[in-house]
Amino acid sequence: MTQKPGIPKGTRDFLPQTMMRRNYIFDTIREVFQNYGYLPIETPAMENLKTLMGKSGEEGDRLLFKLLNSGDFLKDINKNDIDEKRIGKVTTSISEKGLRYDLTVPFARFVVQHRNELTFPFKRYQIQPVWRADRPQKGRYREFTQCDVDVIGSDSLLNEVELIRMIDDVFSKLKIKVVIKLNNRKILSGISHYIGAPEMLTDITTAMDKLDKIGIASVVEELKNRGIYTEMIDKILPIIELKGNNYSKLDKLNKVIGHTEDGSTGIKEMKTILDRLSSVNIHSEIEFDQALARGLDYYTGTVFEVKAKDVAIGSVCGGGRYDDLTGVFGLPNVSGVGVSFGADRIYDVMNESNLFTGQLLSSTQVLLVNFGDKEAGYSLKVLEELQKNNIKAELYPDAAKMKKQMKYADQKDIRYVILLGEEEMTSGKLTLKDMRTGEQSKAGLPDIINQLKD
RNA sequence: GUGGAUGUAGCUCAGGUGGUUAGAGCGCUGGAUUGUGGUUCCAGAGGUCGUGGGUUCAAGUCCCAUCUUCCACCCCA
Repeated sequence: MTQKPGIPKGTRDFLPQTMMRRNYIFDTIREVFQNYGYLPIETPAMENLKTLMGKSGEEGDRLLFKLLNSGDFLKDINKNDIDEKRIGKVTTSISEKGLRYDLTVPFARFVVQHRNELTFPFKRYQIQPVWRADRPQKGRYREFTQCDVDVIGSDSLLNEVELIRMIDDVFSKLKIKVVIKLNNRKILSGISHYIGAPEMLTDITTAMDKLDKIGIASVVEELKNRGIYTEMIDKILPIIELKGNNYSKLDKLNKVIGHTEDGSTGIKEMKTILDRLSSVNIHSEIEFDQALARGLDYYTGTVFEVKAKDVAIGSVCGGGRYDDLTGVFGLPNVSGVGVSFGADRIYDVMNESNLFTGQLLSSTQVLLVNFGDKEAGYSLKVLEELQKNNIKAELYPDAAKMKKQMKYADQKDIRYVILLGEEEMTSGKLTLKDMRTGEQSKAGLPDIINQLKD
């Protein structure tokens, strides 16, 4: 009885060609991170559920993958809890570990746990997979890789500016056109105070955020459904419909919510960031968007969201400032800010926009054809010499038909083939064939090495 | 988590109203060309029709369930 091969919903295998391209993305991002002085760390795929729960909002908790305890996991279970279907209680007694949902929460845990070994402000980057029990769609996977950069232990807005410059750098290098959207949670808080319903902050922002998608009438409808009074909605509407460039939007907004404490500091912070950005060279479009909310509960200041302009796929990068994520782990008053690049979506965008170019295909430069036992022995020495000179080379392992070996080189997109048969062994001159032009010539090994090095 | 579509060869897809041995293109294997790929010609292999039930003399086709992928919502990278 054989079984059909398969993998869990929302997960994927990556074939060599895809990996070459993914690695190109990772290399580009890593290079930028290091260029700005960030250092790598890694944390385990699984964390204690206590660490993960309650950090990213209710939605986040629902999307957590939980791991069944090892051994007799039914040991501590309460029968009544099962009978009465208290899912939460049963879950906590049979599962104490889960797969991480993002890299920010594990990072906060990491910082507190290693605070005495770190130098602050601590700048780190982390490129690892995360897991979410979401329903998969295009650009939405259950296992995907995030590339996080964060700086923790500094509340300077220069960090925000630096992150925006890095975002701009990464997407410029990858040739993806993006718009970088910015907002500040304090502005949103100011708005909710201004209309007199601070506790409705989340409801207001999620409704506002939909303006582009569903239009103004539906937003009003949604606000009503969420229990916001008509007179409040009348106050919000002008804010939602604010138009103009970044500064004029902020000025108009300041007239309305500038008297609130949060609103005023939020607007000041936003202006400072825009001022600083104007003195550096940024290629991407920067847009202050008063409706940008972002669901992650721990954000308290600036929030970022980056969208690809040519492909509709959700955000390719997002993040924000969190003032007290380390507090729950026992290290209060440490502010951090960071963003996360979604490698998988970046791949999808590049793929759809045909931004991957040929040189990413093959790694091997030259293939040695295997003519048989005697010749393979000689070829092995040639192979060693080529590799010693940093020429990526491989010897075909079997003395298969030459046609088959040539075809192998062709399909792996290997540029050169060396023919080394009896004739070449006696003369010491190897036959080098250029698969692209079809031309072939005879030369000694040192000459060939020189030619391949260029 | 809610609603809606989808699934036939490795890939992309044909297969009116149920009816014999389920097809094509590409790919794959072999040969024409015993030391030459990519082009051409010839031949061949490969499918429990996603899976499990049911209706029927008969199911790729109808019904139910389930899984996958995709779309919208939700949320987000």
